[in-house]
Amino acid sequence: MDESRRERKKRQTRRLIAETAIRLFGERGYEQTTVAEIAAAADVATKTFFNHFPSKEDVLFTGTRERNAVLLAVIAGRRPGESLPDLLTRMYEKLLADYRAEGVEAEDPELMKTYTRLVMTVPALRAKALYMSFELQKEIAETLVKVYPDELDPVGAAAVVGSVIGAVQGAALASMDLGEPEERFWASMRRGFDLALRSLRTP
Amino acid sequence: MDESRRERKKRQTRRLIAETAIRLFGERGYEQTTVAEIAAAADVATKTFFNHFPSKEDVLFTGTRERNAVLLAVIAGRRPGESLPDLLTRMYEKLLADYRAEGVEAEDPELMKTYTRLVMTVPALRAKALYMSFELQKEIAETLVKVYPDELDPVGAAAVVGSVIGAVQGAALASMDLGEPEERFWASMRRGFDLALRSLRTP
DNA sequence: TGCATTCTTGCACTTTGTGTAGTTTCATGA
DNA sequence: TCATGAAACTACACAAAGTGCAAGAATGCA
Repeated sequence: MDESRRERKKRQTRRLIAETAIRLFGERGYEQTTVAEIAAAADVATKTFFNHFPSKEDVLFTGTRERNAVLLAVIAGRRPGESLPDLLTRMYEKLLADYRAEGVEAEDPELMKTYTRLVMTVPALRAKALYMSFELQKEIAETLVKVYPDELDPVGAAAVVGSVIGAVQGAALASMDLGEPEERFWASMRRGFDLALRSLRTP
Repeated sequence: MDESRRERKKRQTRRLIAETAIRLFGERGYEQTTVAEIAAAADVATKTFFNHFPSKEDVLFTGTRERNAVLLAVIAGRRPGESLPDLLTRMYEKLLADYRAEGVEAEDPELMKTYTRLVMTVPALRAKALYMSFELQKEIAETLVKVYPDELDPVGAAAVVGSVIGAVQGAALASMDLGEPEERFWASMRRGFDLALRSLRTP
């Protein structure tokens, strides 16, 4: 057995709390929902919530570290002779693929949509998401320096990564605000990505 | 009299609270300092703190709205025939000029340094700063669309702005982390800006 | 079964932030 | 100069987030 009963149960409560939280946030709004209410709805003690998640916000950002690790692995796994734009493109494709896959394998796709809406609209969650995105940027930049030691210095790498992620984020949010349908949304993100990459392809 | 005594006193207490806060944050750390302690040190009631600032974080982001308004005014005041890169460059120069001026005219330059260090290092403050930066990006993008109606659409504008600000932020933070001296720091920021702008100059 | 580990729970406590009502201070007009 | 209203400050009660600790319940293992 490669997962003990104890570990399984812990993971189950954790998941139960997270899903209950998203559901309640979706129904009543983030600020209007208290941790005590979430815990009650999931039938656990309030303290149990904080045993699993360091803060109320964190219940919405559970898998982030693992997802980031995947992206960093793409960078670290630069193929021999692979150019910087090509590597970044491969990372971007990986990001998209993972996001779509997650939407498919999710038990309740409705929760995914609620989740996205929450992170886009609630200020506290937006701030947290931006913070984590920025931390990821720093890690990506550091890895890039390791992988392109002759071509990139820390400042240059940080500028490149900031430019690319900034453009993608900006385009994505603008598309969201316009209420573009899903296909247009992906196209808009791609536009942002391509725009930022132009400055790398024409040195 | 173009400022009543009442307004003057209000501004004074507000300023006193803000400076006391930065000083205490610098001495004991942000999380280790309670609002009650700040209020006591400034000799006002705890509630008075929250009358002036909606949250503990906000005491460090007082002038932001005014500064943002200045940048937006630069965009809105596009000169006839001025190209997008030129306008963005003018906005960037304005940003630098204001930042340096503020450092000079500040009563206590030591507080400025403490302030910068706090915003760069404390997660809660970084997140807030990033959030506000992102809100500013959206406003800049909207203004750009108004000013370049034939050349920019909402998504394209957001991508451009995100790319530029992302690159500058990334370069600035990397420079900070490297502990570069002040002159190198400005040069690094400029590198980020120029990098992002290359994609606009070569269509 | 017995024992150690780990997860959960309950409880007391601090801190941030809100609502409200009362007090002081200031501006203004008779 | 004094009365009056508005604005700022204060005091107090309260809700919610989050922490620390000790006790209880479930699990793993011998």
